[in-house]
Amino acid sequence: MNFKGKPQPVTIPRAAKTLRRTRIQEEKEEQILEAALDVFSASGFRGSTIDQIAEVAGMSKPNLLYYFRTKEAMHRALIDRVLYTWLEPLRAFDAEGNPEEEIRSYIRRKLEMARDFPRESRLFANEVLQGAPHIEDELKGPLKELVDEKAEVIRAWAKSGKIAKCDPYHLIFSIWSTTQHYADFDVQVRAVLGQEHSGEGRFEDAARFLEQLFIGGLRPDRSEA
Amino acid sequence: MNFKGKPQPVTIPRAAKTLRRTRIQEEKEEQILEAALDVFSASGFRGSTIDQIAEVAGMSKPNLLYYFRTKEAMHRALIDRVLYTWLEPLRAFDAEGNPEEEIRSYIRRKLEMARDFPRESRLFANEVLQGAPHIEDELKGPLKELVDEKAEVIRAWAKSGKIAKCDPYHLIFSIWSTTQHYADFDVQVRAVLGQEHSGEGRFEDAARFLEQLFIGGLRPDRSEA
DNA sequence: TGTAATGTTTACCAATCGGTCAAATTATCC
DNA sequence: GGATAATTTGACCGATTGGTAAACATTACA
Repeated sequence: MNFKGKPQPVTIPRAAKTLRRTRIQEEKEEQILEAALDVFSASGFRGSTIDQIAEVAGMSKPNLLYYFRTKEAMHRALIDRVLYTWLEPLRAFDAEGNPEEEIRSYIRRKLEMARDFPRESRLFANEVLQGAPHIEDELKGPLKELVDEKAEVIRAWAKSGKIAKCDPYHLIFSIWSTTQHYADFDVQVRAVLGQEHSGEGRFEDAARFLEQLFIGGLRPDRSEA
Repeated sequence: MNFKGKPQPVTIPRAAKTLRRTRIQEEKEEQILEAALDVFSASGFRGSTIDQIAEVAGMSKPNLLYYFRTKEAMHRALIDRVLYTWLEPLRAFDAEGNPEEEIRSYIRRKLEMARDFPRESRLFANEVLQGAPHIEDELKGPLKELVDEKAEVIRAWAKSGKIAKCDPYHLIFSIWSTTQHYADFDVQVRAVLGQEHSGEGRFEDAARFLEQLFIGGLRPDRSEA
């Protein structure tokens, strides 16, 4: 897996002797991964069953296992596919841009992803929460490299006084956690806000608050110059 | 369950005809809940098995089921016990105190809990992440009430100009998410920081950054007065 | 249109799941 | 010390788990 090049499908059905993927293969694999995302994101790997996924996908269990040999293979394929798009916002973080504007739009993009792709967020949350047994290598390798790279950008901004001096890693963690919170802890957020504030407006409220928090919190210290 | 009074053990072993709890009961229940916390926090409810818990607890499965009739009962007891202490920091939030100092110490306390009780944090994270099927009532009732109360305090501080005008609910969410992140996403944090920064010092770094972020981000707007 | 490759289903498997039962063991208390 | 209650265990249950075998159906292509 890599974080910089585009992901490519690698699944080869068990019975397929040809190398070319048929139309049916594409459709069914799509259908299965869609269902798997539903189930894995809601119950985690261990808590999910092939039968559940098969039911959601609307096909028989053996049929599903024709396309993905094992439960692990399905999970693996799903993670591979989602990981690339999930890091898109961080990758877009531009060293040449205006720091305040870059941070603002990073927050906004992450928040949009939490709103539009909550299952993807929960898939990762479940995985990491349970010790990341299937993606540890990706975290320690490519993810760390990407974060290291962007942390260096932030550090440079701080050094040149464009933003306040701060630990870039913990800044990134904070943006991750605050934004993904709205996907991962959705039930709690809804419960606390109550019905009256649980509409889609809450994402606008969240965006406004988070921008205020981060832009304000990172404003260059006035006591130095 | 209540969030304001102290929790009290209510488990009654299936075979116990007396009302008094014996020494053995106390010890074994303690032992079981300790093991259950290990397992549930690592795999979520659906992903955990009674056999796993029994093994960790060092006793036979039927013996464990003698003290807790069902898997649900164990989970319930665990949640009940942990929920009270988990909200202690928010409860300590003092309307009469100095706003900046209250927020600072709230962050610090939450961060300390993430460091000292990561399993408890993950237990809730797993539960909420998977739709909070067992604690929905607690979230919508007592938790919401507690948060509502503290949100009002924050709103008053903002109104009187002691801190910047902001949405108090999203402020609380942000503190929750940023601090608990270090428990719930521990593997990821370690992976990204690398071995060199994954020691206990990272909690000091995190505390410093978060205080800077929140105190700076909530500083009363200088353009008003 | 025939046929070989691809796709689907039914029936099934051993292992594990949550949980029960009755018998055996241990602690408690008079 | 003996009766009685509390605790522990091994054997077991039906349901569900991940996964297989092989027969059957469909598709693609010459």
